[in-house]
Amino acid sequence: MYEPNTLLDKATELFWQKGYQATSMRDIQQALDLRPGSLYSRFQGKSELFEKVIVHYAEQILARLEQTAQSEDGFEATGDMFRQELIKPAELRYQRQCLLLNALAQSSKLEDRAAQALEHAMAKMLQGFIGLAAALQEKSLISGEVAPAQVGQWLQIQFVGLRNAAYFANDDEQVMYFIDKLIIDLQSEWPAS
Amino acid sequence: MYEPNTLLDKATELFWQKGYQATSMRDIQQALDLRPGSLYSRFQGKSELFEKVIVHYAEQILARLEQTAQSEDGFEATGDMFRQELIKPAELRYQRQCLLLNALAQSSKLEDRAAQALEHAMAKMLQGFIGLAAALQEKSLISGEVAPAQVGQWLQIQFVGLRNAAYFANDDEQVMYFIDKLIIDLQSEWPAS
DNA sequence: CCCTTACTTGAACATTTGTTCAAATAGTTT
DNA sequence: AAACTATTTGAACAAATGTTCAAGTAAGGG
Repeated sequence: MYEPNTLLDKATELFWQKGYQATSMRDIQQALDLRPGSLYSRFQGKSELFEKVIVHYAEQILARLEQTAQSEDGFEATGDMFRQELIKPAELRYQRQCLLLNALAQSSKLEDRAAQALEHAMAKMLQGFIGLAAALQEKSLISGEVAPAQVGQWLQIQFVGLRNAAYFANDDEQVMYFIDKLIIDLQSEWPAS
Repeated sequence: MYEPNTLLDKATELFWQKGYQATSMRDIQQALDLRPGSLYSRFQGKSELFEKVIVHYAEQILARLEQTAQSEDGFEATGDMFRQELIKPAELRYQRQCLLLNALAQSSKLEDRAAQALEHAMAKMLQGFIGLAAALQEKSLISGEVAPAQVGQWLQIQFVGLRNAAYFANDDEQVMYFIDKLIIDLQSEWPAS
């Protein structure tokens, strides 16, 4: 009998790599050397398992965002966070993508409960970015005239866009260049809303 | 017998709405009131159909990018292009996402031929953005010291990020705000590569 | 009117998938 | 060791999906 976390970690890895639909219960069973019943004795079904995976994944992202917000050197920490999240060795290439966004692309096949968890996780992630934006303003690093919600959403836009770029990037320097640009633009002018 | 374009347009719509895997051949047959054989007499299978859809879709995006690049007023045209692509009424919400990116999230289930078409389409799209960047530099609207490839890729990053934001946005003004920010940042400082 | 060609039909097949369940096994308590 | 509970096993089911194909229908030329 596996530790619950081992099981969830492996499931997360598979869903992350291949997406929700493309990952079959048999894939998970095989990866963990489990028989169907053993899996279904711990989770009601694929939907619930995926829901748990989403929550687990979102918690990790959120923790990293909060940790970044609490850091001393705001820009440095923000840049580091982006770099840590986006620069991965080739064998972990799949982690440059976002499990939540991948899931979103297949949300039409998600059952209600998983779809709801996904929406909730996305909202949580946005809250994390808004918290980071507020922290940067607190330190007077960026203009206080813009609503933190705006800056936070902008950060998330950059995050999403960069994930796709990182997925296709050949070398790390390309990605780091755009992270530098991001830090500059954080400090550049913000339109009047 | 349907016009080939009617058929491809409807298939595009379905794939765009629901993604590759979630769209079954039966869905397409039903939407066009066709029987299996009729569909298979025009396309070898789902893979080839999707390949045609991808090429068709990429051509449209590329055409819009090239048209934008040729426009007189560079920034205005660029902003308009983003607005046209991202601001859609609720019933066309699915068009705020990118068919290519959706497909990418499920690429593990794509057959070689479709995966190759997808990769090719993505590269084409990037070329379109780079062309737009070069055109903006030609008009001396942005710094000529940065390689067009960098600016082009940056534009694509913004495009991808904004698509996701637009998909979740409640009102159009939110999206337009970030497009304004984008135009500002185009003109702000670029890091030394 | 017939013959040939092209297209359509609708049933069927093979495979994959999520899921269930009675029987067997392992683990724990008395 | 026996009795009881919890977990695992492996076969099986039902539904969905991509695809095929022989038979039927329509179209057009001679």
